[in-house]
Amino acid sequence: MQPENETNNQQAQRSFIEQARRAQIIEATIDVLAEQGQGNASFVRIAQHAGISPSLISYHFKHKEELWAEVLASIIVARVAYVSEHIARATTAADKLRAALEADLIYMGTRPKLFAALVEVFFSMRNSKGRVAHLEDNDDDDGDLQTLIAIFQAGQQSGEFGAFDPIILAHILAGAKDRFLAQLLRRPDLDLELFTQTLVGLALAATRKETP
Amino acid sequence: MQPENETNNQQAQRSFIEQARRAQIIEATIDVLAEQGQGNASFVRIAQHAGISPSLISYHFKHKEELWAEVLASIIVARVAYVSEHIARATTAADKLRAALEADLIYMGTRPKLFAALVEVFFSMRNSKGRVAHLEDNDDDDGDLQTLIAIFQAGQQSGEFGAFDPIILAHILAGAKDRFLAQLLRRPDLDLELFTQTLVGLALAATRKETP
Amino acid sequence: MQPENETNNQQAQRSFIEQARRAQIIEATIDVLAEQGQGNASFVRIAQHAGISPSLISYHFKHKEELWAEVLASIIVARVAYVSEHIARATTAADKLRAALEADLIYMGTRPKLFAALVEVFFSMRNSKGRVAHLEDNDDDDGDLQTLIAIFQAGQQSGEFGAFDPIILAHILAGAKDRFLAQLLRRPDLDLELFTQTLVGLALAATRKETP
Amino acid sequence: MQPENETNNQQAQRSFIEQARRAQIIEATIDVLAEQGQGNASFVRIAQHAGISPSLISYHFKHKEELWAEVLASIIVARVAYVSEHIARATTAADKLRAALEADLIYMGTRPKLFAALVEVFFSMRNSKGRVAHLEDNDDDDGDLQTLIAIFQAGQQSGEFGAFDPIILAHILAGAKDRFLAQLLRRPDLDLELFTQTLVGLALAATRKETP
DNA sequence: CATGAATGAGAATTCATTCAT
DNA sequence: AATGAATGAATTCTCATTCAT
Repeated sequence: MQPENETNNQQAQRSFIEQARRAQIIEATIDVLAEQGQGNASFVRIAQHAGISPSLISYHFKHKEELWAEVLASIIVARVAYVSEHIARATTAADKLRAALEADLIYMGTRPKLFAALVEVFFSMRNSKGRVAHLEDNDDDDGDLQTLIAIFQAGQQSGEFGAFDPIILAHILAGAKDRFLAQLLRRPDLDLELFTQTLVGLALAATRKETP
Repeated sequence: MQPENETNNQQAQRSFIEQARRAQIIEATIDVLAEQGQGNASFVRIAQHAGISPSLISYHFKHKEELWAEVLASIIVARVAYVSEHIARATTAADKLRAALEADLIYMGTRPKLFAALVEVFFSMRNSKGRVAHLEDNDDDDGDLQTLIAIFQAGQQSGEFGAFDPIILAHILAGAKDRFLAQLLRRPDLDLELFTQTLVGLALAATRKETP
Repeated sequence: MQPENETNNQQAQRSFIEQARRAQIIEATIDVLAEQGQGNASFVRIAQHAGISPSLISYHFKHKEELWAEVLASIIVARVAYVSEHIARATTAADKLRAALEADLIYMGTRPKLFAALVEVFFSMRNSKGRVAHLEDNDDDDGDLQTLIAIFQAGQQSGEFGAFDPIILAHILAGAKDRFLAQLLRRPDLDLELFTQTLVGLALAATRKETP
Repeated sequence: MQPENETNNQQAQRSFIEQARRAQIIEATIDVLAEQGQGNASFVRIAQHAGISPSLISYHFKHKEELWAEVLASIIVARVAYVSEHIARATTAADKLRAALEADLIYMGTRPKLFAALVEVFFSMRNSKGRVAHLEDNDDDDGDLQTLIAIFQAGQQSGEFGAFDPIILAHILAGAKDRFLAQLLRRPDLDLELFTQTLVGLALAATRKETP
């Protein structure tokens, strides 16, 4: 009776109307998460926001976890797509690095709902043992981190970047970025542009080849 | 009758046994938060972990919020105390900066339970509007951030540091630090020492007066 | 999703099955109130009596107060309707007075469950200050009293009744009536008919124009 | 360890301090009942009001029911004593009747706390089967009623009163009285004196020997 | 005599989820 | 495809009561 919700199914198997409903529900979930926090993001609340019945959510998503996993995925996919496109347009490693930071900050910084929802769902996706479910075994959780690491490694291999630990610098930049975005949610008056340029400057300085 | 739980009461009014119980409950709460996440940190779970009856928690803490506020406070107080002490021992601004970063990373990095619980409780202390209740109106939520900003400003006034935006750099460093600590929870193999030295190096470079 | 329980909604919006359930729950509540008292009228008890799950009560009634308000309303409405109809059939003020007393005593006196429940719920609908919540500011709480007062005033204006304080006499008659009904709960052997005629006689005597 | 609380014990067996404590607790209970209603009259609330520990209440009263029975008794005993004394001073049946009504209305009408508590405890004293516990098997509950009936019967036997059903008239008068007292709690502006004289007049008229 | 500590029972209410329609 | 009805599990919290001190 329920549609096949297995995540490994081809999406093409879903009917048009089902795809639309899922998207609608995901969007409503994001709104509720951003506005009311994960503690208040019950099916009833989400359904009210979407103007549908709560049982319809269960109908389209087998478990609550599935819904949240898809919310997470939908946000991350869009984020990564946006950033990737900008990176692809750049040629040098330094330009790619700048593009990665700028694109992400402008994308997420101007979509506070997305970032808020991301944070909310991230901190409530626990499996039965209490650990973050979706991200247990792989690094894909942080496309962000991986993207930066890839740029660093490429830049180092091509000789454009100097010597530094790519993983650690990636953590530093990604952490700085996310923390600022989080702060921006509560203090919209913070200067996103200035922060971006400062962070880019710092990143370029840290990756630059020492020229004695 | 329940004991007086007013937060503005002198703590001395609490009996020895009550203090011990409260401490025990707070510790059990931290464990459960770190191991099972805030979504699973019910009174029943916490009580089981502590080997007591759930109603005993209600007996000592008027509301769940009171318990969580005390958990948050107990962690933050210890963290700030540890870091402050190390900062106080340093003399120059650069040394203070190094001390702040090193002390915090070593303290929290070696106490993953504390950091995990901190994050968990932080994200579930929401008021009706979904914002963190306890910290609504002030910046004290992030003693961390304020500490760094103070060091920067002092260093700039004394002429030891160069020109940069203290707030933005503080965000960068604090963000990097917290992100790495969070990552460390899932990947205990990450190199805390290397990260610390890298971050310190980067911080010193960013604050150093340009000497052409 | 829970059904719309707003009291100002059109009742027609409720589905047939919902109306039936609400009625069933209200009836079960009346039974439990009458048999076990308000102190024992928990959702579990009521649900057991109705053969349903306790959460179904919460599903149909948002709060306990809503349930009790509807119990109260359902009893009062039926009581007033019955009495009003009988009053309307009478023409003179004296006949209306007789009708009011007789109708109410026969209606409530032969429905001890209703009267018992009425009393129970009445004494447990207290707001935070301990006063009956629903009826705080108006006199409508006692349709009973108002009905009598209206009859008295009409009779006095038309010159059919003599001079007396309508409010005080209304209190006397209503009080006598209710006290006897209450006593009847515990002593079903009391003579309802005799009491009714005695009270009517006394009422007529007290309202009659003195004819020296 | 606990004192003998058996109700059939001679009161003389209780130590002075115990008697004092019991009185203090009963008084506090009356206050809480009158001010907050029986639904809020928990041991904690009562103890707070009395400035003692809740467990002390359990220490002096074996069960909650015992406390409430004593509250009820203490109020009723005082009420009956006051009224009886006034009745005793009167000589004729008519005077006794007047004294009974006047004394009770003035005593209870000027002690709203007592009457409120009386009503509250009366409606929450249920035994396991839900019936009023203390009053199950006897008529002593209503000293009030019995007093009036006794006066009526004496007056009829002496030929001073006419023919009427003593029980029914007693119900009428007692009911009127109690209802007015109850109303007085919410509307202190009601005219107690006028009501008293009206009720007395009505009572005298109803008991008077018909003189054709 | 008095209390603080502790508990188990029970309270209303919310929640994700199922299922017949 | 969608929903209303229904439920059992789980939640925080209050309560009367016990007991060692």
